[in-house]
Amino acid sequence: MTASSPPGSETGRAQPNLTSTLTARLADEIVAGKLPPHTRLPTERSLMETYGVSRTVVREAIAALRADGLVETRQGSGAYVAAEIRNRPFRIDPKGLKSVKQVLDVMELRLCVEVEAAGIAARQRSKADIARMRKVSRAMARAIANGDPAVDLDFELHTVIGTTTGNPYFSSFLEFIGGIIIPRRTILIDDHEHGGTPYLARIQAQHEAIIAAIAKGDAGAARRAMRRHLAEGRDRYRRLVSKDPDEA
Amino acid sequence: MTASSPPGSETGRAQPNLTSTLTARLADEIVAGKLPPHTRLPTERSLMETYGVSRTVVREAIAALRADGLVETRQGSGAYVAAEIRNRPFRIDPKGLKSVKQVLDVMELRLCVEVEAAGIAARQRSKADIARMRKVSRAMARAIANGDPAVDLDFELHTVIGTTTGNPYFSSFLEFIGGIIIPRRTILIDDHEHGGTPYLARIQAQHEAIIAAIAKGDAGAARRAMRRHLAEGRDRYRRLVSKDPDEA
DNA sequence: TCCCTTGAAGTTGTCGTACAACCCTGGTCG
DNA sequence: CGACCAGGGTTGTACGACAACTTCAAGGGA
Repeated sequence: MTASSPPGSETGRAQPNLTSTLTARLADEIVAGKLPPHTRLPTERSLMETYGVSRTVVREAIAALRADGLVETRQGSGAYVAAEIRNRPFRIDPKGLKSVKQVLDVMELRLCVEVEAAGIAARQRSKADIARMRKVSRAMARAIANGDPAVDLDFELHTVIGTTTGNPYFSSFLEFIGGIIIPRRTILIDDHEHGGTPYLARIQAQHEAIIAAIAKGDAGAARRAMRRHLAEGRDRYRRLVSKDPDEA
Repeated sequence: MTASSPPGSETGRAQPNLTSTLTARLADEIVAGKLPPHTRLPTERSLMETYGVSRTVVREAIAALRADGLVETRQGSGAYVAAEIRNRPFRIDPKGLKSVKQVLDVMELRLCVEVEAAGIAARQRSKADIARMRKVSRAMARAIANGDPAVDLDFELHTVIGTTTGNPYFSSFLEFIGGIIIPRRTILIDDHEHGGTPYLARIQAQHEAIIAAIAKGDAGAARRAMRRHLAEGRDRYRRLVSKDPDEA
């Protein structure tokens, strides 16, 4: 079995091993519908022969697919494509975002959830939540004054807002999607033509406006403030990359 | 490691095997922060001894964690907690929704994305998109007239709306979360006290209103129609289960 | 003829062994 | 001090063996 797929390029990772490669190939076939739900996968022996690998590799690949929710195994019977591959987790591969449109599309998805989260947070907030937001915001202000882009603190602030909703699905989703998008704002800050530092100051002012609206319990204002914040970042990103199409 | 869990109640699934059990245990430790990013997991030999299993089981569990994005392995060095466990997929286990609040929380997340998707769909729609929506809606009307709850067609309609956005992340997310929530509306239909058939007719009318707004290119109307539709379903669910707390 | 039981063959689950390929660290030499 | 090497450790792959389970066909009994 030749590993012909591009390497993961993950830090510290030489190249995909046989198990990862087989996992990906089988997953592709399942997702592509070549193996519809309920159908039985080839037996381990058959997969061994087809792909020229040992049973160890086959079993590890099946274990990975099982963990991914794509297959279910029955001892003595076989491995079956899961009845509900709809239950497969929602995934965005940050390294897979190759085009500007893709990044903007993810931003758009994030935007609607963040906006709603801000509104819910305004209704649900406690004093402790607001204190936490303000603490992070102060730390951000200090970091920015020291020339630090404060990406991690930005992420943390959005995470606190998510937690403030009291809805764990909002918070975990925002953490998930924020982890993908927020680090990309470094290119907005590195934009020397328009100056990154004033933009950081704008981000900070926008964060403060969001926090103030949430503290006030004004859901509408919180939503508007969040939408302004994220829409501006998105538009800025769009403008920037339309001048430099290589950056995505 | 003794498998002491009760015999399989899942369809076709005996019970968790040692691999799945170990995978879950290690994943819990990683997610709980007991093993922070970059730290090295115990060696295979150590895990074998700690958990009393063979190396095969350990390796299969590590393969599963690797597929899940939680760990990275380096041959000759060890398995390490992934630098970015933020890249872990977003997951909701439908079987894990045990309480009313949990279901309502997922509904709330779905609502904001569906509302935004309707607005985007109104801006992006093509004639083919609208034709597809109408075709599904007609099929739904026929199914409902035949006494069929038309859950799959409901799901399909929402999937088409997601596709109409032209944003693959909206469509895959809506497919993901719709797969969790839409099947649960069967309890709304099975509610004999208030009559399920009139509710199905309401759903159908609401679908038609959404489609009409999208067809007209009126993003605001599409959003309002979608919000009405989903908010009503959520409120109905909340009322229903507050009378029967066992149903979640 | 139909239904139930039994046994054989097939399949997954686990364990153990062996060797390859790689990594890390400490010691030695230039 | 830096480069190189050897030894020990660790993951990757392959193989063999047996347990536990499933499936299906054949045979026997009602």
